[in-house]
Amino acid sequence: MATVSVRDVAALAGVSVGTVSNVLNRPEKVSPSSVQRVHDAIDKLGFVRNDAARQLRAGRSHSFGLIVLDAGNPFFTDLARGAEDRAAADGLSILLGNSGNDLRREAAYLDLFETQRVSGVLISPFGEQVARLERLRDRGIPAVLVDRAARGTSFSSVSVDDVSGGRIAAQHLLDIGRRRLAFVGGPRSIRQVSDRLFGAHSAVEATAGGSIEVVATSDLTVLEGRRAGAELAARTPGDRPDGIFCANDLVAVGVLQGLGILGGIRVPDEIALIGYDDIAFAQATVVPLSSVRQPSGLIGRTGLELLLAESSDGPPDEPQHIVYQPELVVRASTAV
Amino acid sequence: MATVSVRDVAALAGVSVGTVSNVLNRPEKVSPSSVQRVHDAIDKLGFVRNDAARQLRAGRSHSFGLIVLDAGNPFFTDLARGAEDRAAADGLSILLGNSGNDLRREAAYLDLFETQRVSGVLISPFGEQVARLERLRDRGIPAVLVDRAARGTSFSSVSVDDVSGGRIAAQHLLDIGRRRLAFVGGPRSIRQVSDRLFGAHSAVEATAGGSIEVVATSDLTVLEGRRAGAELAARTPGDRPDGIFCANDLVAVGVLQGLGILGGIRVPDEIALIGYDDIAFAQATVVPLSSVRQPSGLIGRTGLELLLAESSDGPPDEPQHIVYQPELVVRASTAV
DNA sequence: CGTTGTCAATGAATCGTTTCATGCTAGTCC
DNA sequence: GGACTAGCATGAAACGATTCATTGACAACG
Repeated sequence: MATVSVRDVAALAGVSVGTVSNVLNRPEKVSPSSVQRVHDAIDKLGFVRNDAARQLRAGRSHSFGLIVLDAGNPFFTDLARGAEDRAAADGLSILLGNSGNDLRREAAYLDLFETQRVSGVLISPFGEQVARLERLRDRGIPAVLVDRAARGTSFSSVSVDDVSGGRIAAQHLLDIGRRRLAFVGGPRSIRQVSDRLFGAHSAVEATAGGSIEVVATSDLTVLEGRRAGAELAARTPGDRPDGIFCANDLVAVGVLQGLGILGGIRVPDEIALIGYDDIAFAQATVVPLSSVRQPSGLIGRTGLELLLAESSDGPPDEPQHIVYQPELVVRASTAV
Repeated sequence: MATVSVRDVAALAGVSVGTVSNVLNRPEKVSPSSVQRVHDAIDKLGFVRNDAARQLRAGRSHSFGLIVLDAGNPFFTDLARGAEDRAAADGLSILLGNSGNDLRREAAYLDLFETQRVSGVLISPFGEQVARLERLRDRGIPAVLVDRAARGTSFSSVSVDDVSGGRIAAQHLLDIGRRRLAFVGGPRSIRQVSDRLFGAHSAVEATAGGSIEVVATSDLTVLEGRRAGAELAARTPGDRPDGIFCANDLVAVGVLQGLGILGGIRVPDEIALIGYDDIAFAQATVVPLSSVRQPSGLIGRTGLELLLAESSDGPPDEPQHIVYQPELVVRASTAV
């Protein structure tokens, strides 16, 4: 159980500890023969760097913290993956925290990251943590917000344009000739919902003969979607929309069930249907769902890059707000 | 940006650094008045413990590593949550790694955990990491395998009895009076698949008049399930099973689509259907799916407890293999 | 030949916390 | 009053990697 340190490696290789450290960190500064001997010694002893000592000396860790709202959500797992891959490219790592929409957990992760002296925090904030994040920044730990345009704060952010996504979805329905649209989703207090609806509105308003009604749901679940779908199916054919845009894919799956199974309405012939988020399930419904995809991995990668920049150059004069455009994914539910 | 250390706290509180440390770690050894003054100083200076220094001194970190096969899978997010909550109860934390069925990533996380000197590793192994884990154990880092009964290795494990789960599912179909069963799933090379099938077999064999046929799929996806469902629906009524057990919920969702929408067969009246895993979607299908639920959180919690024990008492003489029983969840798809 | 510069290697000092042997004080007991 | 004890407090040493001022060797140059 004897723990192997640079000291032991140095002794075996017949060099000083300083040289061992140089081999580890700037091998180009060391003569090839020393490099060789040090490596041999490392292999022989099975030396593994002690990160704690490294961090202590460096004053900060080689990790970044990432707090996501829901680790089960593919959007966030992809985002995390993007950030991780970017970090790994520089030999850095990510500490992943799942706040699960819980203020206490979110705060606990920030505490943890602070005691760990991470090099930066990437967060999709649930609570109002701006004050807390400012304190971290005062201590030299930068933060970048993801999945939320943080205009008005002094933090940089990386997000997706939900307004644009809503417009893209509605425009697609209009492009395939539908004019009487419906938006299914709610509550509007969720920013994503209101943004997507707003975008849809703007597309419809720009189109002659276009109209859009809102069918509110109490949350974004399959069940609520089904209820809304059944409600629409029960209308007389003339009163029904011919294109439906749902606030997310779960709702769309429900609407599809409500229309098709319960109401006997054919998708996309009678009503075209499009969701949002492009969850894995969207491809696997009876009629595969069209959807709007967010560049989740890219968001994570970019967020990490902003952090890297801030952690080496210090805080920027002006926070950057990077907004990505979502992408339309066409499947059978809107195929004409 | 001045970094605040115990030294500063001690100076402000008018005590020694040793006393500050004692307040932090064994307040009962310190006089109430000192405790008070130290806490005041901590608050005033905004002191935050430096974990790196703590770890360095302690020789090990206050974290455990957890490697899961698929961070998006609710089974693993629940498992992680269980482990985290248990760790948090002792003021410890979890470093979560998502191997995503990738050997390189799995190995990279083990490297990371080793340099971080975690107190233990909880892993749902993808590759054959036994040798690697033994090396870690030699260095004083215990490991426990989750979601895999590790008999034959010297490591403890926590898993779920898939044979029993298969039996429970099939028995349930038999209990509601079905006799001509079908098992849909594959390939059998996946241990979960063969175990569940084996369990189902054993239930059927113990029942007079019971039979079970296997409808193989090439993987466990909705698409394959739908194909299998359509195939069964195309048979003459007398040739069809009256109860179907699917290797997982995705397949079951597909079968439901194949039978119902494409074949016009009523579930559960003509054919009862049960899946496995109880994914969130199982409740949201047109006919809510019965399923078999695994105690994921409990697995994580128990795994962490084994680790805690091993990390304080040293390796046990005999590895422990804890096997939990899955639980039947009855919904409309088998309601009689 | 003496000076200068380059390249390697050295090893003591450092990061911040915890531990532990030691010291001090006040109280208790005989 | 002296001998102990219990209760607190002290502060130097230790953990292991990195840094940096310094040394040494050697070549190039005038």
